[in-house]
Amino acid sequence: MKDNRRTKDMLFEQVARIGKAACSPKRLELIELLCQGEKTVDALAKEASISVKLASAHLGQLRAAHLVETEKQGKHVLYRLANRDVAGFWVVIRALAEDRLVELRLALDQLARHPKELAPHDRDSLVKLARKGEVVVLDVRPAGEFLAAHLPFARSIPLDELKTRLSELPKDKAIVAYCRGPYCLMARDAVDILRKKGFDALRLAEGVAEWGLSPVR
Amino acid sequence: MKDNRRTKDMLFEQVARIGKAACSPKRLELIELLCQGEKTVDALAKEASISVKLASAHLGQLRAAHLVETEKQGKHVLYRLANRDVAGFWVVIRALAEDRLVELRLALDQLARHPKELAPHDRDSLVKLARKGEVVVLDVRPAGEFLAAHLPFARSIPLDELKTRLSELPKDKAIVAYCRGPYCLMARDAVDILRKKGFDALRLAEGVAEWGLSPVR
DNA sequence: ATGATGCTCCAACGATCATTGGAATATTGG
DNA sequence: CCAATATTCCAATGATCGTTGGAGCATCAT
Repeated sequence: MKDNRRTKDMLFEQVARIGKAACSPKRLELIELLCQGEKTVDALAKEASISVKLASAHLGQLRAAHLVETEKQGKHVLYRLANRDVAGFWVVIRALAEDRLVELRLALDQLARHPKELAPHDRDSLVKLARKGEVVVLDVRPAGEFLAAHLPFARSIPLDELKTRLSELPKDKAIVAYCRGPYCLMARDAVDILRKKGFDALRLAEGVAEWGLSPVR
Repeated sequence: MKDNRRTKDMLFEQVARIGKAACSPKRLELIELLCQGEKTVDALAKEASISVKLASAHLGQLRAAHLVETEKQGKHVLYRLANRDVAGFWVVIRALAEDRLVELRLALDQLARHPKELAPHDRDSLVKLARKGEVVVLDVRPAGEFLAAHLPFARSIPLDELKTRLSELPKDKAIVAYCRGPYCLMARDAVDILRKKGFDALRLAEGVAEWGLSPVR
């Protein structure tokens, strides 16, 4: 009967393994990056601004928690989320954090207000507009992530190519830029650039993680 | 532009506060207990088999993450979940853990198989049966938790009173026992007892956390 | 008041964790 | 085979965390 204690402890300990994976900011950032599609270790390291060794260590822990999988491909090791549910978990924990932590809500509000205007909050209505050609949906993430998954009718211009490819965009239509999600600031920067050049640009607050497209192969 | 790094770090750090709250087995257990309704510190400590001081420390951290609220009531301090979403988070992280961690799945399978038979996996069909009086739904949690929230048509007999109150139960109907959830072993023990006495007892794998009844006041 | 109860704060210990440097391994291209 | 690249392994560092003991504070019963 008091063997129950040990069993219970074991059960909660197992769940805590997932919690432990989610208790480091860097690991969370890696998860968000992997929501965009599979990536190599040093791509991840570069995007998260950490050393390759540290990234490898963090990724190792995520793998130990079975949240990510690896596949060796030549010289590289590709990491990807083990499961679409992992992306779902990231969305849930982020939503809870935004709900509970005032600091976070304030920071996000400020980010949203800075480049003025938010965008249509809902994916489907945006796609509908894009289908009719009434808006241009612009994916400003790196080309590889666009390739792995993107919104229907979206056009890809990675942020760092944006300035040199402005001629591809129309000035008479609204342009809705999106990136990885609200914690990724690329769409915000893109809107800044476009506005300065006279485009009618908006930012979509959501990102790829939100509408589990098909980030995993 | 490289001020983005600092902003991003800050955003992920905030979310990690929630992760940190969820990275200790004991804190997770406290969350599950609080899914059952508000409780005092030493009730929580007793049920989680830890010292009052340790419970207080853990609860303090949960409060710092704004996942729980406190209310002083005379000599006691009542803790409760800040929000129904916190219970939802517990369900999600548990589901992810069960999905990803083989060890956990095996342990749960074994628990379910031990007292043989699982029960109707779905709440609504069970309630329908209970309404028609075809089964007896038995809540074996402590009386206070029953009072805070319970399934419609459920009857309350706390586990430690079960043996002395067997006469209240019919032998000609199926009895479905439930408790806090799959990590709480009270329903399993109750089924063991009932079976030995010749009752037709089943165990409902789900618990109160799953169907966010109204655990918060 | 006095003592008892319920809880929290503070300080300390050991355990665990993030991070870094150095070496080791595996693969590719010459 | 050698050099270069990509990644992991191992050991060592300092930081953080869980846990416990002791003291402090509020509340209640007497």
